[in-house]
Amino acid sequence: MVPTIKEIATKAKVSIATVSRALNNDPRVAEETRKKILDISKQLNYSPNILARNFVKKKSNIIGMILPEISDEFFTEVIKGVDEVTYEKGYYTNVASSHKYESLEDEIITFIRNGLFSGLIILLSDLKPKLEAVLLESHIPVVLINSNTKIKNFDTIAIDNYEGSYEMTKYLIKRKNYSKLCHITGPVKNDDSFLRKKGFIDACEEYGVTYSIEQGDFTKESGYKGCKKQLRSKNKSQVIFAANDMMAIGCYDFAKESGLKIPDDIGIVGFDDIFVAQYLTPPLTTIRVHIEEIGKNAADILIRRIKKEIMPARLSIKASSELIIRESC
Amino acid sequence: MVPTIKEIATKAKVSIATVSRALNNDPRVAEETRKKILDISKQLNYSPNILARNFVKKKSNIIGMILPEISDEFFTEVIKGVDEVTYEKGYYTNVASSHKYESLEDEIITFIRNGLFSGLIILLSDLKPKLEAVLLESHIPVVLINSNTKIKNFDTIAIDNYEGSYEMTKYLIKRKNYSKLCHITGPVKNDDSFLRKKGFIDACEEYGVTYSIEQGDFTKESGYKGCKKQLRSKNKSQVIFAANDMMAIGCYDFAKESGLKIPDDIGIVGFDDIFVAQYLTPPLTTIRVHIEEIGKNAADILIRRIKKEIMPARLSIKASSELIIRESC
DNA sequence: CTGTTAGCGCTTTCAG
DNA sequence: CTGAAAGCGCTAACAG
Repeated sequence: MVPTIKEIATKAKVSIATVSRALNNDPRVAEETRKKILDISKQLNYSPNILARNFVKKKSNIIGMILPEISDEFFTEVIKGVDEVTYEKGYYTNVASSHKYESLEDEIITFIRNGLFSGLIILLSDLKPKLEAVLLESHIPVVLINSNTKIKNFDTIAIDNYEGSYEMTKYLIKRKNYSKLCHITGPVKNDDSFLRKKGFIDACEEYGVTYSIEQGDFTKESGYKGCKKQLRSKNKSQVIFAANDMMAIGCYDFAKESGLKIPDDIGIVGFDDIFVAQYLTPPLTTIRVHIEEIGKNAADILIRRIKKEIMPARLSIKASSELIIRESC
Repeated sequence: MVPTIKEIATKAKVSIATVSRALNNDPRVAEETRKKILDISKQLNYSPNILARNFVKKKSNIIGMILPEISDEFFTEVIKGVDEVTYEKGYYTNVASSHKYESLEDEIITFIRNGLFSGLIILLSDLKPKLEAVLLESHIPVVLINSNTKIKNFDTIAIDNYEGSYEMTKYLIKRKNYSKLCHITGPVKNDDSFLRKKGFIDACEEYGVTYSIEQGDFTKESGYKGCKKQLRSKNKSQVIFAANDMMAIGCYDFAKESGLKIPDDIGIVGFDDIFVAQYLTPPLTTIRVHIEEIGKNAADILIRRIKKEIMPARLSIKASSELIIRESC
């Protein structure tokens, strides 16, 4: 039989209220009483019934985390970061992918209505008005992992997309002396894509070089296609900056297939620094994002919101990125 | 104000018990009454308070998943598999890494005592007696993702280690005509390592070839060292079978460094088929394990245990593996 | 088929 | 500082 505060109360000859107070570090309990209660509960090997506590407090110690359907190493890292801080602070981390059979909005509605989560961390490629409305209505703390600077109503943790992309482009132009560059973008309606593209374009225009844009969607295949299209056009670029490493891999595939040497015939760079990047031949020059930071920050902010700590109305944090120079350009 | 069954009861002019029954599909409710209740609850936009329900039922709809501290793509896949089936069945998936500051046993004890989880999926490299005792004592359903065939008290989902390793070794000997092979093992006290090693040895002995063993620990560095040691010994092998791809990468590193051509000077194969395997130069021959199956099976079995469905006392399922032939041997 | 009632374990007024 | 008591929303006997 699992011990309850009632038993402790009996043994300690006090009321359950006092036990509850002692256990919750309520200051208005005599030191002596507290000590006795703590002793007994230790002796009884007591641990509070979280289910009961959550119920009466009308809130859980569980944080929900909603990931996009696709899985990749990015998410493991984020989860790890989140888990590390939640665990430390006595919260649990619940993960769910957005599932194919439901729209993200519906799924999140289900989540919220269930009342199981006291806060939500959502990885989002873009925030649609409907979802925003749902979230706002819910009145539970939400942290978004997303890079759109226009988000006004939520705390956001973002990747340093623009800066990273700008840095990379500048590096290609100033250090590597490329004057004809091409950028293969991520999907339309994706805030990361948008900013990476913008960083690229701004740098190109600032330094007055020729550039072109191919539309991609973050998949390897789209990288392959973009590369193909670009290299067969009459205005061939000297270097391709893919908006993520996966598309850069697609470019490698095409280059290899057409007997083009990297970086001599064509330079290729990416963004993300996924694990495989360093093992490509040649190793890929790319931008590394400090992912675990993202998870940690998200969890930290969320928990502080849950605890209603005093803090600015809306936080917007950027995880730093770093140029990783290897041999692909 | 969030509606409760009480409100529904008032509006429907029935008791809360009837509402509860109707909502829980209890057959002893008149069709007409049920319809009325369902209508009203829809109209009120009612959704049950999970916290209350869990509390009164003394069990949650949450499954805990405990992962090793290290993170890699394996886990994302497993999580995905688990989440897919739990979500479908109305359960939530809680993930936690084993945290550095606590022993795995203590952490699991905390988890269990909290009473938040109605079942546990644990990824384990080996099952220590202390942990086994803790788990047994808890009386909550547990599914282990581990390959030790000697585990008697829990359902287990395993990787097809022995068979995969045996297959690979046989392939090296019979198809590739290697007669001097080397195996770099994973860590001692790791059930996967043990079985992979055993599969290798058994095949070598069965076909009467010369073989040697180097001790590794699944890290890239240990693969590098093992390869170095092996290739500098007087009894050089013709091919190295690393117990995982990461160590195979270490071997590649050493081979490249010493100017050895793969596969002409030395063959190298791995186990796991991690994403990068296909992008190594040359692409790595390895064993692919169907990871998502593992997660799905684990969740499926666990939920059936939670629901106390009738099923065999102890299930032991193996995820299948598959030889992926590329160009590294 | 439906209603009444007890109670889950805990927190939190309200009194004292 | 401590106790009594109410009540969170729901389920599950039990009675009818």
